[in-house]
Parts: sequence; C-alpha cells; structure tokens
Amino acid sequence: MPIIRVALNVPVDTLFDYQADDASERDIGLRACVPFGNKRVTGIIVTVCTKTQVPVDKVKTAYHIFREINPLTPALLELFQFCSQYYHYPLGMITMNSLPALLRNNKAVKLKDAAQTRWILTDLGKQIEINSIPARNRVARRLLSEFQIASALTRSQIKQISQRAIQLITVWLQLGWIVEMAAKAMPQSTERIPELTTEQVAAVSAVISDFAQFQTWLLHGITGSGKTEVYLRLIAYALAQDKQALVLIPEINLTPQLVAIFSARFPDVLLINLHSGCNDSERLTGWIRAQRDEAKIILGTRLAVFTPMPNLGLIIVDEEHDSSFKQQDGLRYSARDLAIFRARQSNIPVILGSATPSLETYFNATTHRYRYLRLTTRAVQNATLPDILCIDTRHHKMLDGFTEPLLKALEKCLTDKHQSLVFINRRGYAPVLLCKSCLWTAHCHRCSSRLVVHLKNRKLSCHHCGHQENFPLACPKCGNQDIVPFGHGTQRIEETLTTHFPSARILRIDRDSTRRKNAWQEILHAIHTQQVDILVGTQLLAKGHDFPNLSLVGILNADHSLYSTDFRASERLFAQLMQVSGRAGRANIPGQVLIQTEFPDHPLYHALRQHDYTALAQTLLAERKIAGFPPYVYQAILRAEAHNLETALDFLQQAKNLAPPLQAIELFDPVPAHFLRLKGMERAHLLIQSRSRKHLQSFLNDWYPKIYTLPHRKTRWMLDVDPIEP
DNA sequence: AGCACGCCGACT
DNA sequence: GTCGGCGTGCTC
Repeated sequence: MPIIRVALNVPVDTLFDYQADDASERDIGLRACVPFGNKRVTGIIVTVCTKTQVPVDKVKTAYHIFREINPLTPALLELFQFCSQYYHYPLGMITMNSLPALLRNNKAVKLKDAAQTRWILTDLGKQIEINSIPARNRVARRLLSEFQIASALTRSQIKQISQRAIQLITVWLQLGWIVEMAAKAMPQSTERIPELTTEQVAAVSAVISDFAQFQTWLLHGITGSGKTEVYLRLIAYALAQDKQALVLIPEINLTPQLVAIFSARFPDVLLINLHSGCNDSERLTGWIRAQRDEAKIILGTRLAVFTPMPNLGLIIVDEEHDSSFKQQDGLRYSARDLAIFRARQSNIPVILGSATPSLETYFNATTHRYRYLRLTTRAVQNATLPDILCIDTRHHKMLDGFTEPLLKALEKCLTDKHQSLVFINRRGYAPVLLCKSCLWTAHCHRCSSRLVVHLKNRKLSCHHCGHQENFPLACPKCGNQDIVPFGHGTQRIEETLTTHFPSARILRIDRDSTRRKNAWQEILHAIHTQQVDILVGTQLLAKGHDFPNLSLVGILNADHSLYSTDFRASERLFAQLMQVSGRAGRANIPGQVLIQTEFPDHPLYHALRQHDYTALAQTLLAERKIAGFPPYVYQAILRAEAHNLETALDFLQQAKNLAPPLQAIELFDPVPAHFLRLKGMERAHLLIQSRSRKHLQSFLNDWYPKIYTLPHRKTRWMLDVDPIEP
C-alpha cells in the first residue's frame, strides 16, 4: 500500500504520511491535497514508500494528487532540504512558501496558452514621437516608450503598465502602429553591441573557459566599469548552449531598466521578471514557464532563487553585497549563499558582481575559494573617476547643515547647468523633536526610536513601525512651549536649498516622495530630460542609476556610522558612499564628490578619496581578525522577543542552560538587543560563534530540538544563521 | 499556523 | 450555575 510523505505549510519540522493508492515514485515533487486536522490542505510529496512509523489508526487517505504541472525536481527538493537543516526552519514551510500562491491552494491550476502573443512597433509606429501624444494621455505615452525600449511586449507586460493599456492595443493595431509578432520571425537585436574593454574581455573569457563546471566568481568592478555588459555576454553564451540563466538583483527600483536592457539584447528569448509587484497569476505563469524551460532568463529578487529551472546554466547575483539578499524574518536565508549552493548542485558557474563586495565574499576571493575578476577602468570613453574631497566641519561653519565650500560648489554647478546631488541618509524634516528647556525628545511608545519630524502634515512619525502622532503644543515633560525640530532630514535640506537657490529646480527623492505608483518612473524621466538642477535624496538614489549630466555629489552627515556598535556599519557606509560617488561624472562630465565630515582622517574616507576598496577591505579584515568577527568566525543568533525584556532574557538563559557540550563553540550570555523595543515587543539576543562552520552546524543541530522543548510562554523565538544584523 | 481542549474569573 | 479568557498541545 503506497504511502506518500507530504511537506505541509505548518510550523513543525515533520512530514505527514498519507495513504495514496494511486501513488508511485514518479509522483515525488507533485502537489497532493490531503486532510489535515479538520481542514483540507495542499502540500508537496517528498517521498513515496510502503511503510510508515505512524500508528495505523492515525494515517488518513490523501484526497488527490495534482498532475497538471511537472513535479519539482529532486535537485530543488534537495535545495529545500538543505535550507531546512541549515537555517533550522520547517521543510514544509520552506517548500510551500517558495511556490506561487496559486499552487498553495487545494485547486488545480489552469494553464494559459504556451505561445503568448507579443506585439512590436511597425515602421510607421517607430516614427511616432512621444510628444505627439497629448501629455495628459499618460498611459499611451508610457506604452509607446515601453515599446521603444523593449521592442516586443507581451500581454502581461502591457498590463503592468496599466489596466487600460491593453485597450490601446486594439486601437494601435488598427492605426498600423503595431503588429502581432509572428512566432518564427523574431526580431533581431537592433541594438549596437558595445565593444568590450580588455578587462571585460578577460573576465568573460575566464568564465567561459570554465563554463562547464561549478565555480564561484567574484566580479569586482567599479561603478561604470560595465559589469552588466559582462553579464550580457555570459548570458548570451549560456543561451547559445540552450541553457537557462538566473539573475538575482536586490530589492530596488532597478528592475525596469535591467529588464529593458536584457530584452533589448535578447529579443527572441522569453524573459521572466519575478518582482514584488507581480500578481498571483503573473507569478504562476512565470514560474511554470521557467519550470518548462520556456523562459530562458529569470530576473528576480531573492525569492527567485527557488524558481524551478531544469536547464540552469548560469547564475548571476548582481550587487551581491546588498543586504536585501538576506531575508530578515521567517526563513532567514541568504539568497546569495543559496545561489552558490544551486550552482554547485547544477555544476555551473555563479557570478557575484559588485563594486564593493561584502567582506565575506572578498575574503573568499582573496583566499582562492572564489575566483577573482576585476574591472578597474570605466567602460565609457573619456569618463574618469570623480574627485573625492572631504570638507572638515570642525574648521568650516555649518549653516543649516551646509558648509560654505559645498554651497559654493552647488552654485557653480548651477551656473554651469550641470546637475548635482545632495545625499543625506535621513528622511523627514528633522530626526529629533527637542524641548529646549528640559532636553526632552519625542520617542515612539512602541519602539526604542526617536520620532521623526514631518513638517508637511505636521506629524511625528516612527520610521520603524509607521506610528504617527500630532505635534505636541508644549513639552509633555516640563510644559515649556519652546520645542524645536533638531537636526536635518531630506525635507529640511530641500527647504534650505530652496531658500539658498530660489531659481533652482530641486527634487527630493526618498521613500516619502516615491511611494506613489509610477512616481519613480516620472522622477527618472524628469532627471533625464534635465528638468531638475539639484537632487536631494537618501540611499534610494545611490543604486545603479545612470544620471549622465550629474557632476557634483554632496554628502552630509554620514559620520554616525563610523563609530557604531555594529561592526558591519562601516562596511555598509563605505559601500553606500562608493555607490553615491559613482553617480558623479559619468558620460563626459568630470565629477566631484564633497563629503562633510568631522573625521577627514578616518581610514574610511582615506580609502574613499583614493577609490581604494582594497585598502579599506584589508583594514577592516585586519580589525575583524583581531576582534574575532566574521568572516573569521561563523555566527548564529538566537533571538527572542516578548512583552518585557525579562521574559525574553529568561527564555534565552534557559536555552543557554540546555546547550549541549561545546565543541569549538563560543556561547555568549543573553543580552538586550541594540534596538530594544520594536513594535511594542522587547527583544534580546544570544550569540553563538565558531571558527568552524561544521562545528557550529552540528552544535545547532543538537541544540535546536532542546530549545524546542522549552515552554515558550509569551516568547517568540527564532534562530538566525549567518546573521547580518546584530 | 489554526483549532480544540481545558481550567479559572465576572456575569444573566 | 455558565460564558469566555487564552495557555497547551496536536495535526499523519
């Protein structure tokens, strides 16, 4: 009598056994609908066997096995298995959460037609100018520009622009602007393929010469050195061998640009974009196309690392240092590390690309666990690296957050009709509301954070939990009415700049100004068409965008990360500043970066001025070696949260008492979290570390089940393996 | 996660 | 007397 063992979406790390008369080995990896408690749920069949340990009277019979889509491959199931035991998280939850939502239901899915219709511009359509469409007809304008960028568009791509855009297709077909693309007559890429620099050639050929086996490559290329072009060549090589390519990118607004670049280069290949904005059916369709090897390029954020790709030939992790590759709740996985696992499984190359590699990756590259590829020159002709200078704020008076040299430089930029960017990593008007007489400051009652002043809606707002409250009229502590915003945020900087440069067109870019749908697109358009003189923004601005007319970057107030308790803070600050600096002086304009700081002699700014990643990396690595921090040790953190700190600490202490004998393991004492309160919960940590990953894993394997037996009254707890946040 | 079972406080 | 609070434990 066949028994199926099913992974279900429940928070216990067990498989559930069911009788299934019609099951065979071939059903491993398929979905099964089964009775569970008094409900009906769907899971994935992990094993088919004849015996079960479960008492006979408990074993129920499965309702149904879904066979309409292909089973998950053993390799993918093995990835989930690895994830489960490495991150100590229930297999069923990993498996089910990796699937598109429509596959988690107790329903069969309907498949759409495999060959999807695509439309392209006709010769007539290519002559239409965007300005000939009335500006208020925004959907039509966007549709046309998408056609101009991507050449061929599918129904789902068009729907992403707007629900109304699809109606324009009928109209435009009649006007003869577009035609349905014949399945065979695929458009040839009309794009001029750029010449490669010597370094790019070297990188591409190194990877290609070793393409048939597993290898992790670090592609370390300064901003503007043309990493994307290297990716494109490697993808072309994979495609030529009829292989699939997986491209992982951070969670940012970069996707549209990348999709445009990729589909322009490979117009005859099906590219799937898995991002957070996808609806359920788009996600399902993309997933199935990848699984059937119809989609050849999968572009997506961290979750995409779980996409079934039977014919995978290449993985690229762009901006590999970006912390959004690590999930910070639930299954705390690192998509970058899992990408490497998948590459090893499939025996294929994986490329980690970055201008500022994470120290872990850099360390692995210099110790030859990864192969190291460098791009040290900018690919654009004549473009040079920007001059980076520090302005010592101990010697220059500050006026509303600005020193005089920075204001002068901004003014010069204005007269030269170049764009400039002012970078400050704080949104809102001011980060603090302060009582001048008793020094009271406004705090969030749910988090251990200060409330940020937002002047526009006259509210105080918590950037951690979203809580908002009205301005107090007087200090709640001493009754004094002299309470003032203190410090600078993007809104206040914008205000200051407006008074200083009344004629300048200033645009603020932060989470508040880009929240609206399509806001980001409109902002980029405004920047590219020279409708903006000065940009004010947070790190949102820093990443990956090309601003060809930008020649000055001013950085305000970055010092607080220099002496942070988080040992990763300076690594992150450096990456961020390198990225913002990289915005200056692309195309043919020389760039200048001015940093206002109290510590111009700090090694971080030294390295930055020299554009010398290696110098800083080596300094930081030396510090970490002495201090015994990663990458010289491997860490895990047991995290606990409860309504009060005592409960959380008490739980961790009990867990510590249960620890099995330590073998090459350091087990620290429970401590309150750096950011103690969050959303009304108080949190505490227990750090575990070891020089050996193996020892750490086997310790956790012994320890985890014991913690599980603890009465976790009123405490939520979780294990974070390879944490990146303290 | 849900959901049932179970054992103590304020109510028609 | 019971309605319901949420602590504990189970789901093949």
